[in-house]
Formats: sequence, C-alpha cells, structure tokens
Amino acid sequence: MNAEKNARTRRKPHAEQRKAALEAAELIVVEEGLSALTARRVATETGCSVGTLYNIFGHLDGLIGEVNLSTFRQMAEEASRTIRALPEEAGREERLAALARMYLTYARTHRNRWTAVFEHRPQGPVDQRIQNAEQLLFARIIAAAGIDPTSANQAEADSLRMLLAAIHGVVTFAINRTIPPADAERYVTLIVQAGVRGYREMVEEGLL
Amino acid sequence: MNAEKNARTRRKPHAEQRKAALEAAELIVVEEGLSALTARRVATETGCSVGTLYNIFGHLDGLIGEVNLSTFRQMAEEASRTIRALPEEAGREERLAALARMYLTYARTHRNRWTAVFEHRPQGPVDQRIQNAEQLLFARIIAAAGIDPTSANQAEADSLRMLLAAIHGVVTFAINRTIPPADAERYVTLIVQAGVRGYREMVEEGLL
DNA sequence: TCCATATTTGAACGCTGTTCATTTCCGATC
DNA sequence: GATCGGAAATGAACAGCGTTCAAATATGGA
Repeated sequence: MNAEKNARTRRKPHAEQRKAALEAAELIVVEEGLSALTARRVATETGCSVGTLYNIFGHLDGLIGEVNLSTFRQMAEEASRTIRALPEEAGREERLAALARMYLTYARTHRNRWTAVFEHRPQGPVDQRIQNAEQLLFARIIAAAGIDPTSANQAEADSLRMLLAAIHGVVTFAINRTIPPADAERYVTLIVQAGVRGYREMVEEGLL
Repeated sequence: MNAEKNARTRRKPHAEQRKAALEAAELIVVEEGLSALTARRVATETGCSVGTLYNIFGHLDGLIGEVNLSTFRQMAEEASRTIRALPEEAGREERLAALARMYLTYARTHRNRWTAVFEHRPQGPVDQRIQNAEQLLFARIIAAAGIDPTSANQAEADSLRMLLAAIHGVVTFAINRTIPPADAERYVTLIVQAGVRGYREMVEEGLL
C-alpha cells in the first residue's frame, strides 16, 4: 500500500537480471558486432524471456545505450591512464598526440565496441548519462591540453573540438579502409601536429 | 536456341523496371532516409513484385549500392563545378578550402543521401563501380590541389588523404551534432588552413 | 494461509530480407 | 495463326526482427 515503504522493503528489482543481460549484450557486441545483438539472443543467453528485457530496458535501444555507455567509460578510463603516463614536462602537442594515438589504438583493439557507438542511431533523444560520459571524456582532453574550460578564449576550445573531429575522421577511415597500422598512427600524430602548429601560426598572423 | 542471337534480339531485360526502381529508391532515401528503404515499399511504388526486384538487384544491398553510387557521382559533379568556378590564380589552400566547403554544403543540403553512404554497410565486397566513383572523386581533388598523381612524392598525396579524412570527421560532427552552419563552414576552412600550413611548416623543418 | 501486488512469461502482431515453385509472357519456329 | 520453349514476373512462404500484453507466476505482508 505504502509505496515508499514497498520501495524500501522490496529487494532491488531487476538487479541481477539487468547485470546478466548487460554482460551478455557486451559479449555479443564485442565478439560479433552490434548487428548480432538481438533481444531474443540476449534473453536466451541470460535465461530470461524477451518480455523481461523490455521490462528492464524499455526498448532495445536502452540496452544498446548501456553497452555504449560502458564503452565511453572505458575510453575515459584509457584517456586518464594515458594522461597519467605522460611526462610532467610534456607540451600540448605531445599530450594531444598521445591521446589521439590512444583513441586510434582503442578503436583498433575494441573495433566492434567502438564501431557500435557510431553505428547506433537511437530513435528517441540521447540518454543523458551518455551525454555526460561524452562530456567527461572531452573535459579530460581539454584539461590535458592545458586549456582552462572557463577561459574567455573560446576559440581555443573550439579549435580543439575541431581537432578531435578531425582525428575522429582519420580514425574512422583507418578503421574501415584498412590503412596499415603504422601509417594510421603516423597520420593521427601528424594531424595533431598540423592542427596545433597551424593554429599557432594563424594566431601569430592574427587570423584568429 | 542460339544464345548469342537471343541476347542480341531480345530487348534489354529489366531496363524500365530497373530505372523505375532506382528512381523510387532514391526518392525514398532523399525524403525519408535509408531506414525507410524497403524492398516491399519499392515494389509497391514501382508496381512490380519483390521477386522482380531481387531478379534485378540480387540483394537489397545492390539497390542501396546504386543509390549511393549516384550520390558519389553527384558529389563528383559538384566537385567539378566547384573547381571550375575557382579563379585561375587560386592557390592550393584556397582550392582545397573551396572543395571542403562544398563537401560540407553537399552533406547539409543532401543530408539523407550523404548519410546513407556511410550508414550502409554492405555484407559482401564493395561494388567495383562505387570504388571507381570514389577514386574518381579523389583524383579530381588531387588534381585540384595541384598534385601530380604519378609524383614520386607520395608524402604529399598521403597528407592530402589525411586532410580529407579530417574534413570528413568535421563534417560528420557538423551533421549530427548540429553545429551552427556558419561555425561549421569556418571550422572546415580552418582545418584546411591548419593542415596545409602545418604540413608546409613540417616540410620546412625537415620532419617529413 | 491467504491475498494483493510486483514480476515474469511467451504467444502473437506486424514488420523485415530473401527464396523459389508457379504462372505469365513473348520471340522464334513451323 | 498455332505452337513451343525459355526468359521474366509473381507472391505466398520462411525465418528472423522489435515490440506488446493478457495471462501465469512469484513474493512480501497480514
């Protein structure tokens, strides 16, 4: 009767089912790609019914969203690791280049995971938690580049945003056009160098 | 009996059906996006049966491939137009910037068409004609940048390839993160400038 | 023990791409 | 004009998809 009491008393619903479904879903995506992820398949592998999955996640998009969220978190974690491994005296170019190579490496070694993030086009609005994870990742990169996020110099943050988009493009092509690994890594590094230096030069010329 | 004679005599099979199906498919993609493209739908709208479509195109991938091929040709045509409109004395940076803006504009004004090209992941090997169309487009850009394709300086062609990948990344983000149009155009131009200038600087420093 | 409610279930719906036995068509031959 | 044979068109059928929801089940509280 008392909803509050029920909520307190009742053991957290869906907890184990949710966890099991997520693990199964991640395994499927990692091993066979997003297109292999199916409600019936996850249900079978977790030993529950499709109906239960829909009770938990609402739509399949919800389940896919969870997988992609965990991918974003993995990438944010990798980014932290990369930044920590950087020598104290590393400059902006070096720091960004390391992050760019990390992004490329992540995409290559977690190909299906990484691909799933961009293959998935959710019908409804994007989950707030995914947007948060995305922003967190970006914030870490901003910080690693030595840019004050509250800085009045918005142009600096903008140019970094472009640089990330550019790197994403190169990684995308590297992933599905099978550029040789060594080349791709060199390319990504070059893009960072060209971007940072081109930006610096343009600032010096008063173009920005 | 005589196959050769039959082939000569018989009116070209599937000709009108093929044309009608293609037109219907393009209209659907343009107006509602790739996900609305359905074998039954095309069949209904062209007044034939699904079976006939499969006789003509083999798989739905074949039909989608045709739509994307025509998109590539449109882009190649736009590229030619852009290059022709360029002043004779325009330098590499200006020429590439114009092409990059054209790419962005095309993606924005033919959003569904452009998106379909990258949403579609064919099962089998990519159609040779699409690869040709892609190469033609790239060749035109190479030429517009004033690079001799047979040049021994492979580094120059490579750096251009990277630049295109980078621009593609920026356009991708511009398309589905809704960056304001004016900003996106500026970004793309900046990427070209940064890329060309960064490359030049690196050559001067002997890094390349 | 019994009840009310929360949870799980899986058959069913409408959709998809794809197949293929059948029918329909049409040019060549008599 | 009739007949024939192979090419072309057909659409019901199949397996699979995401999704729904009435019915079955499980469970905490009295």
